[in-house]
Amino acid sequence: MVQSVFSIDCVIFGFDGESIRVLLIERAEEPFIHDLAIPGDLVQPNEDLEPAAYSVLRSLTGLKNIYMEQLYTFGKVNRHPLGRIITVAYYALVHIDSITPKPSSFAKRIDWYPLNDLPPNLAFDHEEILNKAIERLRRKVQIQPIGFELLPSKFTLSQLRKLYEAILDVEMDKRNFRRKILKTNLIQPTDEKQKNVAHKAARYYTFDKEKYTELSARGYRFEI
Amino acid sequence: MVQSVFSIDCVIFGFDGESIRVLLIERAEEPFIHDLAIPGDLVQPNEDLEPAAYSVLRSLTGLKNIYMEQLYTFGKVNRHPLGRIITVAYYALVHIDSITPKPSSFAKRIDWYPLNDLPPNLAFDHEEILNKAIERLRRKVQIQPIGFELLPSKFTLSQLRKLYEAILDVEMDKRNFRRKILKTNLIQPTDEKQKNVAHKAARYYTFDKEKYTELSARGYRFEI
DNA sequence: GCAAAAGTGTTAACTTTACACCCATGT
DNA sequence: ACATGGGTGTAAAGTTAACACTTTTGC
Repeated sequence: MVQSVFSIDCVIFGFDGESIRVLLIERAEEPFIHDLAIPGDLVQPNEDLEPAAYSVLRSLTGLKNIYMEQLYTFGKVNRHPLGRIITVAYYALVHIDSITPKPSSFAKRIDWYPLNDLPPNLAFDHEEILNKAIERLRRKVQIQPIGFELLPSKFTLSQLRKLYEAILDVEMDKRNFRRKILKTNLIQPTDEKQKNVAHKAARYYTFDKEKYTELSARGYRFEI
Repeated sequence: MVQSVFSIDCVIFGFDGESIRVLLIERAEEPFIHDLAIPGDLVQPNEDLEPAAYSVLRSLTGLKNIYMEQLYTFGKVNRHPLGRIITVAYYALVHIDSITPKPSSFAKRIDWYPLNDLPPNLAFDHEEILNKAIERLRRKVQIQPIGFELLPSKFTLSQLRKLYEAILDVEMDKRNFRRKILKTNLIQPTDEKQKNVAHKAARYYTFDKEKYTELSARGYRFEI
């Protein structure tokens, strides 16, 4: 049988309240040693793709139960200098605050980089992968309520709006945004408000995931 | 190095004027001999993924210059009874009339099956692949003008409407559809009309691909 | 002359956009 | 008291949805 090697790579997005950021590692091995790269790993013959991606995620962030979705498969013959390695790329959305990224065997340093100021010269074809992931995030966030995966479970409507503004790179009207997002009934107010802020305290809201799942099954399509 | 085997599969869609159809082969080999399957092939170590998919397409349909896009990668450990074979699935849209599908080494019979009456018991996980392709086609057709890839280069507005109705499984108002699609300015009337039809002859239109490419580059987003 | 699909406008309902002021809180 | 961001309503413009009759053609 014709044999090849394959790997997974996982683009990890977070939101710092201002910008979308992506987690990149400094490679600890050749090839591209010391260059920045999207975290990834080879896949074992007895290992499914998704679990392999989750295990990379967990080793870097310690998190389980993370939103993750397959992005695209990159298979150019010469994309890897050591031979034919096809990579299945995933992207994940995490609450940036619940993570202290820890270096691991394959990652010397690991850090968040804002999308609007990305470092040049990523290893392999990782710039292409990253661009594809950004494009997908932009499209997806408009038709599925995945933005919440980037926020704490309780968030203010301003945080949510700023998240959309950061992803889509547009300005949104405060009142119109509020009306539109509340009209979905997927966002529930809590009794809590911000504390120790030098202005009127904003109310915290939560995303009603169960309601969305149910509506979704009945044909409802989220749109922002 | 850890080795695995790679294949591509290609879901080929056509439109017969009534229904969307998909091209399936009857397998000429074990495993799943005599079962229906999505056409595909193993990928050689020195072969890029897309060309591999195009070559399957060409061997079955004789066509080049076909709309094709990567769909998803299916990699469950046990999806193939003979060992670990990961498959990268593509989907293609063709003008059904310009094809006379010809059997080949791996395809005993080859035929079009309408989406609303698909055969059961496809080989491997091909039902899952096909379902994913249908879902993708449905979504994509609403945000990119790819429907034209399924029609002859000259088509009537009724043909176009019936195409959308078949893909989306909805009824559309003739007048509203006409107004909406013409407002994009991407559809140009020709001087030709239908001949030998037992009713008022409909005008033929063409899709202005260059205009779309140009508008697209300036940020225009098609929507139906 | 009949059957079949083409072609054509208007109105009401709804959605989107633009826009400005007062409120609560910490310093 | 001031600086900061929270919270709120309305009107105009634009979009979508619903709906019926006349025209052309082959038989």
